[in-house]
Amino acid sequence: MTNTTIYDVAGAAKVSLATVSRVMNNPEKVNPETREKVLKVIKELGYHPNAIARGLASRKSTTVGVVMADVSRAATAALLGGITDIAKKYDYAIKLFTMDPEEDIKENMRKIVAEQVDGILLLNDELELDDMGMVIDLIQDAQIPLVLCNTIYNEKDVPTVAIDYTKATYDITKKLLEEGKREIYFASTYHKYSINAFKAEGYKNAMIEAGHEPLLIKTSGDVSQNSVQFKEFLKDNKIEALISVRDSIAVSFINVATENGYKVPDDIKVVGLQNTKYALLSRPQLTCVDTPVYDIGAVSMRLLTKYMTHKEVSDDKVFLPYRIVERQS
Amino acid sequence: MTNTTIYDVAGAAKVSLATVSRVMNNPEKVNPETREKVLKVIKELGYHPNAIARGLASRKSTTVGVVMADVSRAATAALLGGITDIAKKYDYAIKLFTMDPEEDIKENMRKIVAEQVDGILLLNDELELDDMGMVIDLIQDAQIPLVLCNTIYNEKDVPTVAIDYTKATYDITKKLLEEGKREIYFASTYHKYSINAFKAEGYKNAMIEAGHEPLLIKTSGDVSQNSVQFKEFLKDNKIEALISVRDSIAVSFINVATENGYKVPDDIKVVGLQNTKYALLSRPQLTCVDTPVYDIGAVSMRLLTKYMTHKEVSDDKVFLPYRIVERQS
DNA sequence: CTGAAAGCGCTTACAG
DNA sequence: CTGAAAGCGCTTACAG
Repeated sequence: MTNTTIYDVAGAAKVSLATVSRVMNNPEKVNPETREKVLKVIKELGYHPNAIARGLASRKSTTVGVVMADVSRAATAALLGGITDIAKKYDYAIKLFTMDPEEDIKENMRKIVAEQVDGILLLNDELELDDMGMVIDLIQDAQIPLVLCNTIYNEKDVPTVAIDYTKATYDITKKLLEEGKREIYFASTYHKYSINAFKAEGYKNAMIEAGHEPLLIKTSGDVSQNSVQFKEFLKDNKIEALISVRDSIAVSFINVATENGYKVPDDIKVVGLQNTKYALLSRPQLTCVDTPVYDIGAVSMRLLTKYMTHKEVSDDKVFLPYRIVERQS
Repeated sequence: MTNTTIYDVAGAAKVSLATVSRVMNNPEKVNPETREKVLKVIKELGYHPNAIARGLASRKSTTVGVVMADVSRAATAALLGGITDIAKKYDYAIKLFTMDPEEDIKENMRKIVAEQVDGILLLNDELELDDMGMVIDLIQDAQIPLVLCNTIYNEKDVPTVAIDYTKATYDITKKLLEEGKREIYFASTYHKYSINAFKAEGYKNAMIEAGHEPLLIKTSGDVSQNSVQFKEFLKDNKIEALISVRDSIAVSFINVATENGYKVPDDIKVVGLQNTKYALLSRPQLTCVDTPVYDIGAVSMRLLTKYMTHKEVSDDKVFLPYRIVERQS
């Protein structure tokens, strides 16, 4: 029972292995009676074709590679939720690859290419621009279908599924400006994410358009670190609103502000750019731009299946809608 | 450049493909000069062996299957962090498999087995006991090394890496009892997780030992649902402490209690059993039993590599230490 | 230490 | 509609 092969099935069904293979891959080319007979044996023996052998012979692994910087971030996990759901639906397996910043990116990508995946979903938005370019080149040179998932790279023409983060952040900044706020700060992370650069751009555009100087803070994702920083920051600066790339950073700021005598939202309005569970558990609850991360994962995987099966694609850049969720902050 | 094969390398290095193969797999069996020559060509051509062909020929895929219920939960993501880090170190690729409750578990497992992974890490703690038994049987019948990762199943002898959740919860309950609390509730989820049953057991043991009736609440992980429930609950019940299987549920309870005039921790003490970022962002900050999820992932992967390479294993059940993190709740 | 050859378990033209 | 045979890109005894 450990290893039922196609030969076992062929023998038991008294047909050739070619016929068994056809029953599995091109059933319409097989006489219905023969087909039923073979299917019955397949079921009886609990036969499943060896995916590796099939992969070698057909040169299709029905596996997609998901390349990311860090699995453990909540946003990544949500993306993976959408990706795996759709992958399963289309019968693709998922191989996970991480890219550590210390390692040789080129070597790592070559290894990934050697894994013979049918397509790649690139979630890594922590790469420098030229590294990103190199990674994309390597994948495209190997002729592997590629979709950028929640990652934006404008230097090349690459299929992409994301949010128009620039516009989303522009909108929310504009809204705060219209409410009369002036000292609006934008909190980003020390660590570079390509997406955050686009968010910052939208913020800057709105501020400059309104004739104000953009006010940027960089901070850590670590709560104990950023709370110390925020405390210092509040001593020295006038601030009427804060927009944060991450909800958890926004919540940390709310806590520090409240503890230092500020009222949120009366003294300082605070907005997050994700809409995670943190937003609901914060007090006051966090107003957010909602970014549908699960959907980004699902749509990008669906787009990739189209490329892998050489289907016609009408639009290779998909920007999903977002909305503002008004809460109490 | 799309496809450099072992033949290309052999041709360029003027040796047979067997020698190239040996250079990659048993370099000590090759004359140093020949080896250098081949290695040089390999580098020049950017050759990486086709992982699929290698897998078929060697019957080792150097891939491990990670079987889980839901990728998007924070705890799962943290486990995956530990798993991928160690997998990378030992040069294993990761294939991700999810098990939806609606689908045929047996069929699904057969498919996973057909994927020819060298080992399986089972993270799914949402299965009923007998389904779990069947899954384990299928994997073991196929002779695939298996480690349960943050999942506990005592009906069979299976290698396991986890926390002794029963003891951890027993300890924290005892501590609350020693502080004079009597009406200590235990909040679990409607949804079944094998691990939560062990946590509940530890709680019950401590309560019964102290001569108190165990007080259990089941709730939803959804914030808007559990807050409604908690509000009702507080109207009708006397409560001095709450222990929650999930931090986010504990934080939600703190919010509802505070909004309804209770003081945490003076009126009601609250404890979480995970120690996630939620605990730090809550006000008051949440006291927790800290469960080192990343480490569980890492250690289970390391244990699995031992089984896959037929190394001696001194202990096939590893229960990692936990500690109590005192905060303000 | 090295090469020729068989084989891993499939798929896929090619005949018939 | 079905079977015999080549081939996918490797590994691994087996000779030498």
